[in-house]
Amino acid sequence: MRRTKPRRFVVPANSSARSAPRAARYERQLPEQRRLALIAATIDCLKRYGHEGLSIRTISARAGVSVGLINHHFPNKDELIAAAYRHFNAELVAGLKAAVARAAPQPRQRLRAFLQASFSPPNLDRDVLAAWVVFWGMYRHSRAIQRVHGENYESYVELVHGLLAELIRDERPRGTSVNLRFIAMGLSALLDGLWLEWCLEPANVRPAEAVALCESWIDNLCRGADSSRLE
Amino acid sequence: MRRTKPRRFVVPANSSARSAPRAARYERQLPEQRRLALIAATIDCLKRYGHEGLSIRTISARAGVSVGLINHHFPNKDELIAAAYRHFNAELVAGLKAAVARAAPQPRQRLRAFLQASFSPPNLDRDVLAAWVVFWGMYRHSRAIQRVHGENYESYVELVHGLLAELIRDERPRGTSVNLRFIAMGLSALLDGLWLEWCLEPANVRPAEAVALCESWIDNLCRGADSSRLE
DNA sequence: TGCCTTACTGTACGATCGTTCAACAACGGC
DNA sequence: GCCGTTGTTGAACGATCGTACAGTAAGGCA
Repeated sequence: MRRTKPRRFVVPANSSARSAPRAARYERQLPEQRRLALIAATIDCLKRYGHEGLSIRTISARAGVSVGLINHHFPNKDELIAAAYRHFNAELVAGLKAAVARAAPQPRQRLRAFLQASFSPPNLDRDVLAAWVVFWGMYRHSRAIQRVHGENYESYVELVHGLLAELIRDERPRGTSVNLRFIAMGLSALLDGLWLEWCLEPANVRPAEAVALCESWIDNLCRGADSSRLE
Repeated sequence: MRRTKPRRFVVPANSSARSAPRAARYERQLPEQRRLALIAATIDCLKRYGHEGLSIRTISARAGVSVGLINHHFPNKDELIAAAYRHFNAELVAGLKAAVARAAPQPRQRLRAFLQASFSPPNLDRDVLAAWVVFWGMYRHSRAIQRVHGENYESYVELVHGLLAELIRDERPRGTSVNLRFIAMGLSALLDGLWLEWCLEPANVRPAEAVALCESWIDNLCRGADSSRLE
């Protein structure tokens, strides 16, 4: 709601302050740069303080700007958070894709690189995973978060699908078939679950063990031990 | 901080109101009953409105009591939420154990009952899972939540361990061995991950498929297809 | 019946929330 | 040097937060 009361009288700057050569009080930035800085500050606050760090004042303080600036670059707080979620998602997928691209060309090596990247810094960070959980917690009740989730989760699923398809084409015995959708669903679920468990109690899950668990699971399914019930 | 201003003059009830036979304005409850009702209201608000439903006013309104009553039964909001988390956890484990107890005595049937209970109401409810995610989101920064998590997660892990141990004793070929800790970790991770995926996008995961995925995974490991790398 | 304990109410407080907007000022173009 | 554009500030708003506590009244007991 708009303010209705008149503003108080504003005392003008005195002449001495006006005549002295003043240092610049702030630096103007291009809108795109400032937006990125605000998004970075949002993610940083989320990692540090969890859900309670997502206040306009906390974020603007961390970004080193005034409280009013956020609403100059974003229509409201939800849109800022959604933008932060988009950035967060995009960075994750980009990092994983880069790790895969650096790996040897064999499907197995590429998949291993993907798994190892998933279970090593910067992804395997309690702060990062805490941020994920906060985003998930908003998913149900925030249209903006839902929209971004839909946009970016696609690309993650595609990545997992592609890696598994390569592997199956390479290693699967001729004449047998698997249900790729199920395997991909299971792998991403296993990944998420292990992530989550490590986040809640890091002592329970060692990263190398998590990778081994995932690989073992894929091995079993690819060898076709029993995927009939999954068709 | 304590209030310093004096309270306003309180108008006494007029004589007609005092002399008329008044209906009881509220019903006194035993502390334990009231505590349970407040905990139930807290969980209900959490399911309905997510993190934003966890305000004293929202909870007390749903419980049908005044704002002040919560602090009469709980020292502060965090302790109420921790108590709700404890109740939530306990109900989950109790429900799962009851489902297992109702099943046929064969380890395989008992495990299947456990899985099916995990992926059917009341556990497989988007609201329930949304509540979990909110609790997880608080884990990092709330001592009370950490404490309760430690208390109750134990019993969940023990349940999974026990069911798997039965199954392995029954079905595992003689002379082979598996690492129970790994299998239990993987199973609970797979469960959590599938839960989470169903919560975020129910269309992607059908409950029966989730159960089948878990069973297939256990089958493979129990058959000892390859658990050497997990030792 | 009157009394006492205590579950309970409801207002007030101070803090903090997201948002608004008049004023300020940095900086490119002239 | 001046001007116009616009990125930026910061105080103030109204709402809402968790908590405190003076006061009310329900219900058991003598």
